[in-house]
Amino acid sequence: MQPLVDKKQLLHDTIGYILEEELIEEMSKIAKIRETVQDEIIIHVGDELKMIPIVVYGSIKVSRENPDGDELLLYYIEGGDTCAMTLQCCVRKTDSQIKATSMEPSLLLMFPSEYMQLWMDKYRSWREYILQSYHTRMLELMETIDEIAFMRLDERLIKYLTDQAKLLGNLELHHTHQQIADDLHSSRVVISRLLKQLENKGAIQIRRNRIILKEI
DNA sequence: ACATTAAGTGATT
DNA sequence: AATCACTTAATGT
Repeated sequence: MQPLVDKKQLLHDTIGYILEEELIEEMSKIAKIRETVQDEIIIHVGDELKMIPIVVYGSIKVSRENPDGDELLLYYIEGGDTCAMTLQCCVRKTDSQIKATSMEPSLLLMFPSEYMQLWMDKYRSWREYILQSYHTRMLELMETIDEIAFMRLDERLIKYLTDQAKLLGNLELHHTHQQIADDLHSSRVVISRLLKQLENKGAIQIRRNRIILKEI
């Protein structure tokens, strides 16, 4: 039994401002609901994507991953957004180049990938939505490239912490040093030392599995 | 009480 | 800034 969720209402609330009524109507009929728990991996590298996801609420992090398990966080996806990489995969029928992880309990609406093309032809608002999505993702990618190229690790760490806090709406982060090291593609020891410095400066407090920011 | 996992530290490159 | 090798601390069984 499908849970009592008004998909049409959800669509209205998340992307209703940009999509036309007719499309919302069509989408609400075929949408599948997917709920994720914290740290659930939604997409693995190499997965063949058969569904386009749109995030209703929660937050998803998208990272690059090589076969050795080395990682690098690329950008986040929040409510109302979709994943640009997914869109590409759906059209070209290629495997996923990225990994998507749920950062908190989240709700996604899933649409079979064949609708991607169909709606492209049929709805002007869908084209705009997709283009806009690509654009913001592109900007975010450039931002992270800047960070990697020009910022020192301690600055990146501070940005990472505040970004996470903002995204999760909580000054307390439940991350291990290892997880942070993975996201920033650094090593646990280095992160531990930098965090220690921040704690000495009074910017944060460190507990096991927990980092408490003083302010954003 | 013991095992496991997270975090801290000094030395080396 | 990364890695090694080890210690110490917190937590689960």
